[in-house]
Amino acid sequence: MKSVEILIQEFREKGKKVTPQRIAICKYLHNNKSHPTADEIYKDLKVDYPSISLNTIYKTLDLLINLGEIKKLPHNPKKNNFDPESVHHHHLVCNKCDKIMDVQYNFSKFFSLPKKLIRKFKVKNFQVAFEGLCETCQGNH
Amino acid sequence: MKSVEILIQEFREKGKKVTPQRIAICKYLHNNKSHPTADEIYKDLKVDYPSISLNTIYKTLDLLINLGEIKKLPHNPKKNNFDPESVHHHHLVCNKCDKIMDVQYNFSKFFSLPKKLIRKFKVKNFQVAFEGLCETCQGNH
DNA sequence: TAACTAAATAGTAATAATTACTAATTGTAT
DNA sequence: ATACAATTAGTAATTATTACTATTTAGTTA
Repeated sequence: MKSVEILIQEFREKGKKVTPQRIAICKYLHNNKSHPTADEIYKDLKVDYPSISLNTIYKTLDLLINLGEIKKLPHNPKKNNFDPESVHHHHLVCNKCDKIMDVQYNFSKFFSLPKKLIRKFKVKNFQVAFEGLCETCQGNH
Repeated sequence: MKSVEILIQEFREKGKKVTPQRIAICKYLHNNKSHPTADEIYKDLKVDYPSISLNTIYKTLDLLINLGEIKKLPHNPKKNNFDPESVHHHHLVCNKCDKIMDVQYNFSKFFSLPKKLIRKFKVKNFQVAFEGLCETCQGNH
């Protein structure tokens, strides 16, 4: 995700207000590799910003999704994780602890979809999710 | 997913009871390519089986997951779709109508992880999700 | 076949993530 | 400094899923 300074500019350009809540959320997400849930962001920001509302978190995340700055990850069937990494990438998903890790690796050069498929379905992008066990969960059993 | 007859055998072998509800759900899922949600299964079965409970649907889906017969698909961030296709495959996900379609194509040649990563994360399998627009949604706009 | 027992079911209640609603507040343009 | 529209906080509503429990039932045994 872009830096807070640049995001502030983008907010202004799009006629979106620059509020302390939005700045706090952007700061929190910038360079964040942890794929936090809305509630995790809420709890963490509440420490320094006790009046912040969970609703504001969701609204701001929606705004950032619309600006193309973050993505909603579906890998956890119970709740959504949010991913502020702007470079296109893929994920490792631990089946035991639900941790999600990034894979910065460009697979796209090496394969192409069957042509008959491309004709029917307009592919915008693709996401590879490797499922398995993370390092810590391999040890714990 | 296996045929109802074979599943009945498996239930018996594992000490699970063979109930009319379970048979109905298995019949419904066998050869079903629609990736239904729990609620869709419930509503459809209620027509011929008015007393069936949503709870039973969830319990039976859990049982089938534990037997390795179906999978819970996370692509829709609001609810889970269930996939009874036993051959390993991948998905097309329409960003507009959330429809999920199967891709029977072996990508394993193309998607192998860097070695240093494999050492840390034990990959069980991988799932490619192609996002974009389905045939009908390409027309509607 | 009848009786027994543990598992399964239906129905309802509880939980948890997300969204909707609204009065009060606050950026921002004038 | 003022005014207005967007944003916020707080609460309520919604929705998918899970938990709980009395009742029923499949499968086993006599």
